[in-house]
Amino acid sequence: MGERAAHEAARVEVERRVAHLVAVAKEAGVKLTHQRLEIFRELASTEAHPDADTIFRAVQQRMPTVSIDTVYRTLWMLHDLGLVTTLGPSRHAVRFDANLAPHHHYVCVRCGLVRDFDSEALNALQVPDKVGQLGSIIDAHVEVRGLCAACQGAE
Amino acid sequence: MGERAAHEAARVEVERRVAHLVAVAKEAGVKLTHQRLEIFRELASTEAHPDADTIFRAVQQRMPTVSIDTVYRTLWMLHDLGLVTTLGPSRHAVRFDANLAPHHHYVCVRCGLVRDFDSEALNALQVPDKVGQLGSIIDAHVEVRGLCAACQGAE
DNA sequence: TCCGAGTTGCGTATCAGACGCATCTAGGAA
DNA sequence: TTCCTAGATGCGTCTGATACGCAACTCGGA
Repeated sequence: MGERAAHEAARVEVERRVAHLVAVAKEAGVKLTHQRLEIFRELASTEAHPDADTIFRAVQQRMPTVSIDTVYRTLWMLHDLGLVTTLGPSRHAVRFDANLAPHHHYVCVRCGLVRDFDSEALNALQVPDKVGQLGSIIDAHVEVRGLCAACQGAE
Repeated sequence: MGERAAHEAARVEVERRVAHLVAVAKEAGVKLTHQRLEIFRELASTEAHPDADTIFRAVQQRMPTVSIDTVYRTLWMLHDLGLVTTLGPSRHAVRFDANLAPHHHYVCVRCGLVRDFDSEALNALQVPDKVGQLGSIIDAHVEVRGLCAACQGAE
């Protein structure tokens, strides 16, 4: 896939996600404000799993009056609607993810960069039965940790 | 393995980890204060991946004068010495782990509970080659997300 | 036993995230 | 198209987690 085609595919995917948001929001009876659209579009356009503050700064470029509050509230609303997921076990300093398809993560232990990767083989991995005793299972994914190329260069 | 035998095995494992700390600390030339020993022992005795504040409260029971500061400083020092690892991509609200052996995590999406589980099969999983382009690979583990038994009961 | 580099705990600063409330607006009703 | 109100926004403020400077303290080698 060429540079141009990849870019086009990404654009189409963003629009698909936005359309899904529009449908789900209508269904749930929540209003589609400009702020919400911009916040979701920002998140849906990246694979970098930004935190709330990063999204805030990006949206602020196009919409100088947004407040960080609205970003937080919108992200958790999107989460409650099932439109985004979160990374990490904590509710503090959470990172968000608008990619609902099965996928896996590469995490840089130094700078915190996170990138998605796909793998049919890993999607099919079998969780041991005993894990079911701990609670229900929503999903399972692989987390690969390492030092990203940029941090290796900075060593 | 019986209740009693399991308890004994856990105690031996904690002592093994403490002995490792003593050796590494001497090698690195850092002092082994009572605070550091208690903090490490607390972390080495649990599989619950506590955050700094949880460790602080536990250590405080036995040592009322410890400060939360010392807990933070000690945890990151242990991390720098390679004696503990962290969960999650962020440096904020991090959770710590003194189990250096390969293992996997079950994470409750509601309450943040984390439990370890082992699996020979999952330890052996193959990461796709393309991931190597993102950076070096330190380790890979599976993260299973779900609703833990306690939270299911509270629904 | 003594001494100094390293460590601790306190006070305080900073930053992420959340909440109350007055103001504003999306979007259905007329 | 205009009107109206439930729901959303943004500001000021609060809380809670984490970090830092510094004076007092302590580990561990001489």
